[in-house]
Amino acid sequence: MSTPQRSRRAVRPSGDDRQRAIVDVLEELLRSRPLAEISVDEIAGGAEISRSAFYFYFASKQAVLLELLDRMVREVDERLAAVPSRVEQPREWWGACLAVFVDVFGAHRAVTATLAEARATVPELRAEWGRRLAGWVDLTAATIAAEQRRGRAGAVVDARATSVVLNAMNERVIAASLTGEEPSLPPQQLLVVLTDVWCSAIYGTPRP
Amino acid sequence: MSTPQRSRRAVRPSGDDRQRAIVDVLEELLRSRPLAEISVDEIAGGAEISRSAFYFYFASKQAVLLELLDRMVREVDERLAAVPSRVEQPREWWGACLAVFVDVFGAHRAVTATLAEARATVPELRAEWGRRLAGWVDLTAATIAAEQRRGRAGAVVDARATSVVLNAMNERVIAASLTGEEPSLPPQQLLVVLTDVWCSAIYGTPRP
DNA sequence: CGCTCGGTCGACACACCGTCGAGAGAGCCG
DNA sequence: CGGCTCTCTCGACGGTGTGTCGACCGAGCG
Repeated sequence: MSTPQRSRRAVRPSGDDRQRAIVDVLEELLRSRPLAEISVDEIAGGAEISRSAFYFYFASKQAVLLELLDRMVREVDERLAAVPSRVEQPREWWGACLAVFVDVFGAHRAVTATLAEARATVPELRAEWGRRLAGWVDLTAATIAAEQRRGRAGAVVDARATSVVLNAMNERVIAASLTGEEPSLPPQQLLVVLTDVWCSAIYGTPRP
Repeated sequence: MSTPQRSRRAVRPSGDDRQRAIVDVLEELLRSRPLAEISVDEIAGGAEISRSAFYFYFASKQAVLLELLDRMVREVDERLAAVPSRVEQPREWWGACLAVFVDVFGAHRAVTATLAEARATVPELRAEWGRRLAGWVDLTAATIAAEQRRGRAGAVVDARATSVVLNAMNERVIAASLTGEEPSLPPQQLLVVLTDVWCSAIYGTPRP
């Protein structure tokens, strides 16, 4: 809960490896069970250090999670930047962007799932995720607005509000699918359906 | 984690009140902080019994949550049944149904928020919620299919898949809005935007 | 040589959890 | 009325996990 200020900058050569090891071990452990069922003991054991040594690197296991989140988000942003900019086929373009989320979240399903669990208890996590999500929401809203100005998307809908809703939908749907919760979609169906809903919401007519 | 079989049926007069009190107290406490930060001590204290007395009624604080979830879900189902059946204005009808979710989840925002937190750690909760959600998903899918047969909705989209995605969206979006997370919609805007997205997805053309 | 300083460790105090066995009190039965 | 049962309550115990603290070790540097 407190501030995790000791590490990061102060860390020297071999310590850097340890820090990385801790983060890796946690992601590995999260593949098998939720954060609440993983003790600091186990993480430290996996990284081959003592429990108290763990606290030299991180203030808590939640702090490690923050690092894990950062890794994943950075990966998304990199791959998002690599999407060929603005093909003249909107559906393909949105699909390509959505594929990035499906792929990266899928590759880090442990982190994705833990996010929902820990968000409630870890303010820093909630804030950090909010910041990153806000970035994508802005991007989406800007693109929608551009499509509206171009006349391809109807001007009826509020670009920003729609963007918020669609991004939130992604998060939940992907997490549910990846963890195999009961009413959820098989991963291969995911991309198609998400693209359908996004395009409908953006280009479709909301008033039948 | 174990089976909560002792109470429910075995409980007699005054004990029933206590049980109710426990559930009420937890919902009240959840308004101020997440489940993980609430101890059994506090719940028991709030209900004016000792900690061990608590364990006579419930196997754990998670078990209480299950009761809380049940209450809320039942309320949704009741109000859903009261929605005037099938007006000939689809948008109004979907809006009325969505309003039920927004209202009831809003009235029990503590429970809604805790769901996401505890789902990861409490299998019973995940299962129970999944069952209830599946009910709504079925209902939605059936209605979409009916609209397709009637020719009002395009037959392009997979009714069931769309239904899963839309219902998942609701859950996340409403929770985010009610707990005031950073990128989220103000509650009063919620209903309109959700209705837009639902109607677009169901009646709109997903291929621009 | 001795000092600092990054890194490690064992031990401690604390909080919470779940359980157990020992009752208290109300109600029915003979 | 006296005893029995059955619901409900409590204090205490053992266990697990957490976060912190002070001592220590070894490498590099003046």
